[in-house]
Amino acid sequence: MEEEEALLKSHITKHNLKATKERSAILKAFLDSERHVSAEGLYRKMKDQGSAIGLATVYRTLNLFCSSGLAEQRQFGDGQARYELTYNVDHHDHLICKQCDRIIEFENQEIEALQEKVAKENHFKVDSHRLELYGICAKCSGEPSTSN
Amino acid sequence: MEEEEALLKSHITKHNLKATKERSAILKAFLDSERHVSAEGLYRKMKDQGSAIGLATVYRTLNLFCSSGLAEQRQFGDGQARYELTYNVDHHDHLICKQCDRIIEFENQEIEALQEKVAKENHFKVDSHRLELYGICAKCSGEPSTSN
DNA sequence: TTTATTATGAGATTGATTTGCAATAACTGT
DNA sequence: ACAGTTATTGCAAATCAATCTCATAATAAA
Repeated sequence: MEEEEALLKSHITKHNLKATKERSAILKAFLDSERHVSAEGLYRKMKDQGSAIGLATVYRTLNLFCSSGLAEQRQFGDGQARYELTYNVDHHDHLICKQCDRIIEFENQEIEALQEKVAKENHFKVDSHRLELYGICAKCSGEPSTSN
Repeated sequence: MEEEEALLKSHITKHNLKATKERSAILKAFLDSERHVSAEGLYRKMKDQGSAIGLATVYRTLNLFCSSGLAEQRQFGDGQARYELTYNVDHHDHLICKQCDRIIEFENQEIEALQEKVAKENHFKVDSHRLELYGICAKCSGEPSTSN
């Protein structure tokens, strides 16, 4: 929380933006919500808690978080962007359950390395990537559940 | 072309749908266009060639292609769905140039295998996946061009 | 606090895709 | 080929997520 606040603040001052109560309220709510929140979802949550902040501001602020390096926007298949805290969080990819919408994160260095190799073979400079596996999670397929 | 027509026809009869001239015209145009066409793009192309088929029909028909297993819809970052022929086409992933929008396809069995392994570790049944690497292609970065 | 500037809320707007509906065209059985 | 049934089409209107507009409010700096 402290660190995230500091990062945002530094981005704000560096770009001659302004620190507002809305921004810190949204940051607080964002840090406090599930990973992979949608703008609408965050908006709803805050509204339910009595906030009067508008949806447009939530969108603007989540975009601000992305430009400041605090968060990243992700598109899973449903046409609604999700925002995920990425500051101080290791890179990871996602398993997405089509049945319960659960999102499971995983890291795999071997895959990352192979991606780099493919890129290199194509003389391609990778800035970012996305790897998502869609299917049915352990819980939904009735298997004895694992770590999740 | 023959095969694709047959597949579509079989899907159509199986589901009590109707074979129309619009559908075959769209199939023809689809097979004849760049891989990764958008609905709008296909519509424009056909219109330019004198077709009077409406955009809604193009959308409906591309969706039909997807349900019949002929094509798949893909979402790259730009908010516009692309449709790609996948019948009789080996699975592959994509390198997407942010500068020129070029889309380069690649296959990598090792990555596929590792994905399966990750899924297995999570007791997750994968139906489909997407792997996209975003960045700058060889041409755009001024490197001596390769295969593409 | 005065000034200059950015932020906000509400609602309008955009862009992609879908849908409702009346008119049209395809299959079925005859 | 014909009629009846049902799916399809084109158009315009409706959606849905996300962005923008603009007047008002709040922040930063002097």
